Amino acid sequence: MDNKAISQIFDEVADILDILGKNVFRINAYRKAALTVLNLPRDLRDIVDKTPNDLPKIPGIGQGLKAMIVELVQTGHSEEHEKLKKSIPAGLLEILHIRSLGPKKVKLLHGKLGVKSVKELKKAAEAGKIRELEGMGPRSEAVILKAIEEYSTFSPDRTLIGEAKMEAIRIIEYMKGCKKVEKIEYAGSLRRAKETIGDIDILVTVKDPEKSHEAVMEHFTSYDDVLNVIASGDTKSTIMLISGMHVDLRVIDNDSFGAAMHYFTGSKQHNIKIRDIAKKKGLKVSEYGVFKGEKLIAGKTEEDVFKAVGFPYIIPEIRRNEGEIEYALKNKKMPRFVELSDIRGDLHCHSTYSDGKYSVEEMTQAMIAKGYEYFAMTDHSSLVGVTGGMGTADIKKQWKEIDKLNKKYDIKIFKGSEVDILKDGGLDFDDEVLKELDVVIIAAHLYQRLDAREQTERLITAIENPYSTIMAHPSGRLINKRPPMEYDVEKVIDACADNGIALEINANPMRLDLIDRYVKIARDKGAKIAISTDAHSPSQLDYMEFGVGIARRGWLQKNDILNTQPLSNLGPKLFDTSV
DNA sequence: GCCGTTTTCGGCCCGACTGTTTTCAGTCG
Repeated sequence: MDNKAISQIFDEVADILDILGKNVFRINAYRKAALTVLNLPRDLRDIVDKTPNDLPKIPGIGQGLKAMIVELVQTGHSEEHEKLKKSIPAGLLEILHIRSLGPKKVKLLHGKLGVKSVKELKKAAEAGKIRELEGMGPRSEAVILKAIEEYSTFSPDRTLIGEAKMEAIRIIEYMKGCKKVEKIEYAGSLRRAKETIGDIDILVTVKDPEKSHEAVMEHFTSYDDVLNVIASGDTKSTIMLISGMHVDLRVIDNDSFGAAMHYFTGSKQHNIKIRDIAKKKGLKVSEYGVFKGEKLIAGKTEEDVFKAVGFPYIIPEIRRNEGEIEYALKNKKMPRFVELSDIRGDLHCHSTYSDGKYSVEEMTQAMIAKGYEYFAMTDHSSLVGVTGGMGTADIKKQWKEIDKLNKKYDIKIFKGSEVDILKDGGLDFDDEVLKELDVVIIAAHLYQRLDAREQTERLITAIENPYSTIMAHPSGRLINKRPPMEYDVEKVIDACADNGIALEINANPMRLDLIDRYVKIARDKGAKIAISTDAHSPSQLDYMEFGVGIARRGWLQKNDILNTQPLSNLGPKLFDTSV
């Protein structure tokens, strides 16, 4: 049972306790623990195995949850959880996922109408039985039917950040068409650069606040892609787009804009912690500002808000209550984290020599347009048939082309390849080729389902190959599609650090791999990171911003990263000088 | 269930919107 499975059980326990109407704070303790466990950098199996007494040192895990974690790891189930599960029909947990229905209403529907599943809920709504219940009416019935339809139409997967960002930009551009709109920004998990986004939060200030709210909301709910207006008030509206995404728009007073940005950027756990600390100082923090008694003492900018509560500015990407608050209090100052403008080159891309759609020269021109000093041309080796990879003759032909382009253009092109890792950890080119390459990106595309021990050995063998340079998309996952490979991540990171192999943050929104929580571990262990787009076309070079977002989430600074270095630090071959 | 330079007990972030109600409970973020 891994961290994710344990997290899901904690969430389920919370859901059941919620429906049973148990103590809200006990429920929240389970929910908080679920989040903590999910984002924990270390594997709970490992902790239980080696240092179980460390468990209560994890914030939000006490003696009770420690016992439950140990039980789950050692036996694969928890008696408490099993007992709770038996206390309510399984279908009620699914009903909880229907919008507008929470624990109280689920309990009511089950108690009064005997509803035990989404199917029965739909039947009851269609038969007009729900309107007869206390606190419900015809409107509630209609909302439930609509929500059931949404639930069955849209997959519960969160949207990839790439898609969400495009959607947000389109809506922001559209909203700028409303003359009443002054400032407009997105907040939420999109601003925190999370790999997947639940819904889009947009904040605006308006000219002439007394009478502009209505016009702004009207403009918002009239957006082309609206499937459904879920809520529409003076200061807050929610729409559902045809894509299934929810978008919230909030109208904020100028004096509260920073407080609102902070509040709606989250994360929720970060906010709760900040409010808690403020409270102990006799302050109150809300989306309207920081208050001392009735008096507003900060709110215009996020910096003001942090300062009023005694903090330096904390960048959105690390606001997760995973140590940033303690760090800020202790050091009074935050590091300068890497920024998109620090990137000087891209070390992973493809051309028509494998599965790219553009020639080496076209990719070169695109890299120049990005303002880069250098890039690595890294087409696939031949193992993965579908990518149309290069054999020895192909790559030698490509080298000649690169030599010409290196003379023609004012950019350094490194000769490279994304070389497949064979089943035994060997590489898919002969040494004769490998020794000529400036950049050897080792990549596991096949044999992803080996057992953890075998996979760990295989990867480490490849990492120890003297010609290896960078380990591509280390987990191999595709978000919402394919789970990560199973192997001992810490051992693999150690091997990379020991052998001077950089770990890639693959910036493609479908991958975003190395996963953010391992980025920090890699840095702590002294491994270098390369942020690469793996672009198969010029437009995909824009993915770099998402990779930088993950790097920031992993607390990386400029010098933790290979491709922030000037060419002069990299040498003719990538690792000729240490960076 | 967790937590403690105000506490080992008594707290636990804060507010908008909706649909039902004549003042509020439930849901959501």
